[in-house]
Amino acid sequence: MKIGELAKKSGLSAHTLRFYEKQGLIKVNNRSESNYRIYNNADLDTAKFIKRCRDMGFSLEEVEVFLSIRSDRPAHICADAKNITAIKITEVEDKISELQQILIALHKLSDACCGGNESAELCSIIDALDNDKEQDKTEA
Amino acid sequence: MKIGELAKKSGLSAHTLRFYEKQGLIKVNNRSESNYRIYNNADLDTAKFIKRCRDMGFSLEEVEVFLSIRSDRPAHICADAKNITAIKITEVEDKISELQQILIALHKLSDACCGGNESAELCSIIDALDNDKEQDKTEA
DNA sequence: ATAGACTTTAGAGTAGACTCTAAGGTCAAC
DNA sequence: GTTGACCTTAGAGTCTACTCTAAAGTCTAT
Ligand SMILES: [Zn+2]
Ligand SMILES: [Zn+2]
Ligand SMILES: [Zn+2]
Ligand SMILES: [Zn+2]
Repeated sequence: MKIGELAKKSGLSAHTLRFYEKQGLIKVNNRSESNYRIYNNADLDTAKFIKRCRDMGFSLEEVEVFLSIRSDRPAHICADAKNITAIKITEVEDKISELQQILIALHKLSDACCGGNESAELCSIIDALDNDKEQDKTEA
Repeated sequence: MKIGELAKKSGLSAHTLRFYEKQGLIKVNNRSESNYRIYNNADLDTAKFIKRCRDMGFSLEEVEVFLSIRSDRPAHICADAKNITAIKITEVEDKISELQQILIALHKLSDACCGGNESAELCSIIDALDNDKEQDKTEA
């Protein structure tokens, strides 16, 4: 199949597939007489593999490691794969915590403000962003 | 005070302060004879204001809006501030949901893998990334 | 044979928010 | 009077992962 078909079947764009190739994630073994990239089902599996990794939040660098494990499993150990996953879990958990802290702060900010058409002269959002003093009052 | 002191007191680097100035977020009114930027306490408050906005996840573009509300409150209404905040809340909530989905998938991936020093020939992480089939089995 | 869809390449552009560089000027202290 | 910390500028570089462009060649169907 040509790149357009691979794109459709893998869910990656042709641009992205060429980009991954340039990055060394995908190798293309076959070219047509007219120099078109020709892919087989194994290439489709690889493309899908990469997409699944990306969808789970792995960086291209991490995907590369997974690909190398996949391409020669006996040369790797389970710990190789699990460590990357564990690190990613920590990263995602940390990011979630950070966002939850932010969310709490945003709600606090939002809840105190009337959000109406009145002048912002007394707006508690601006007040809260403007200084460190506790001011847990809500606009009248 | 000069930029180094403002940096220390605001928690932003001198580079960042100059960058914000170039972006139009900060105006510097005073220069010393030797052309050094001279800041006052109002400038410090503005720098802190920006930092607080950034810490709450607002983009520089959003910070600009907050700054303009702050600089002329009567010309704005509470809704101006609250809308930005509400949108940000939605964004953060969406991002958290997305990360939680990813986290669940990562745990599923991780839990099935022994993570040991054995060959990755049967590694369930690679298996799971490699195809769509359900395979909720754990490595022996 | 001609339109329209597809493919090729190298390389530039995008996003957001910094971060750093080079080459020079200024200032306080010893 | 010199060291060393600080300041100035324009502009380039960083990061990640694409995304797009231009100009050319190829394929399929009518
Ligand atoms: Zn109000
Ligand atoms: Zn308000
Ligand atoms: Zn195992
Ligand atoms: Zn395993």
